[in-house]
Amino acid sequence: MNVKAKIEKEVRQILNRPLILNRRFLDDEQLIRAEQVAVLEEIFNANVRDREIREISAHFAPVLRDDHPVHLALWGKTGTGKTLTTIYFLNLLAEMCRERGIAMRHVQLNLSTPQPCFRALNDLACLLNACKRYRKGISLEELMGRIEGVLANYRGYLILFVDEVDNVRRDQDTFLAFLIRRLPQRIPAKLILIFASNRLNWMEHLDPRVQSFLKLNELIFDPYDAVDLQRILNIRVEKALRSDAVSTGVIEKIAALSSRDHGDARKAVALLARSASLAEKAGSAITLQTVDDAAQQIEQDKYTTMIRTAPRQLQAALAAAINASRAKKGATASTGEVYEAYQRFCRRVGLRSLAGRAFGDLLAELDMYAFLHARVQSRGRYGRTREIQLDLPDQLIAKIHDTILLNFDTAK
DNA sequence: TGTCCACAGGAAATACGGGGGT
DNA sequence: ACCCCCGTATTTCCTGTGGACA
Repeated sequence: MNVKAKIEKEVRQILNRPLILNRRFLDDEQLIRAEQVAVLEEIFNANVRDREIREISAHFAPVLRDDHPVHLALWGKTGTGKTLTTIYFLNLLAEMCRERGIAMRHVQLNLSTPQPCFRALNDLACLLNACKRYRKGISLEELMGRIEGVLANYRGYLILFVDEVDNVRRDQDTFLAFLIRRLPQRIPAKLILIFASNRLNWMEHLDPRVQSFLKLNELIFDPYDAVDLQRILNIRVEKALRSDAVSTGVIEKIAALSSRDHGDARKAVALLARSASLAEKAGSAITLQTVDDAAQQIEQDKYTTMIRTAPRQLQAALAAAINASRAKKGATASTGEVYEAYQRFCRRVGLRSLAGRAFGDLLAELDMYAFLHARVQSRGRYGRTREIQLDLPDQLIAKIHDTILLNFDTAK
């Protein structure tokens, strides 16, 4: 049988027993906003994030009475639903305001990646249709002016949701001082700011003058517990998978694993997705064993993706450690040996090798990320050195090694 | 008991690179 | 286009160290 026929057969087999009916519901990135909201609605209906929703509602209730609530800060780790809950609520609030004829606008400024004050302000200006996107050539002052300009005649509520505030680098104070002190004084709108952050102490190193000016309520999003996660997962299973795809106890297991490790809903759904695709490949339902396998795969993927995106020197150091450790057949290698392996590796792939001192720091870093163990050991007359030992499954080490080599090959 | 190995790891010097101002 | 400044990466230099060995 030739390759093409094999592939066709394989594909047909998978199509014949689709376990995953709607893959998109296993990956939030692929859902359009309306679908996200629909999923969310079901989650909230299942009483998940009930306390948070109630508190946000209480905070914003004055809007409907034409009062002016203070600002709001949301704390919580990633995947605890800060963003989605807020967006969902704001949409709802907008609707209620429309029904009552209250002027209300809301804008979400998403700072998902670290960026300077300029970019953040520029993004905000774009969202408000104040100007186009600039790379530079326009002063911060000018940008602020434009923003104030478009808002000059708007007298209703303006709710500004700044997601992941701590991503504003460098002159964070300038950015916040503008939002907190200057903007409210210069525009007639009733400005309400919502800050979301995953660092509890975010505000502590902030210009005290801005801090003292900032009056706000705080709301903490706790990590999801196992019960919440079960509800969330069940909704996904219903939407994405064939009804008999999941054996008993699987959802409970995924929820238990996830709540124990992180309480992050997105990661829990990712584990479900991985389990589903494994099961589909095997042509069976998702079993407890499948979940274990999927969890292990995800765990291993963490290592390979981390090393793939790591600086090249770090990759070279790890490759050297692997080579040296293989040469020693299981016994621990010393710093000097690994350093020699490292220099050989660098010569082979044409990378400038670092001095010994810097290389030592690389090893320390690899140790921190748990790619290897390096403990300082004195061998008496034979000096002091770190004993370097790889403590990952052989198969994973091989995978990491391949990844690094591939990285160096394709780079040229 | 003293010596000395083979590094660890701190401090200071220096190179690099990007951004901002003129 | 040019320079300056500053934060970061890397190098250079240095002192310290536990224990095997004589």
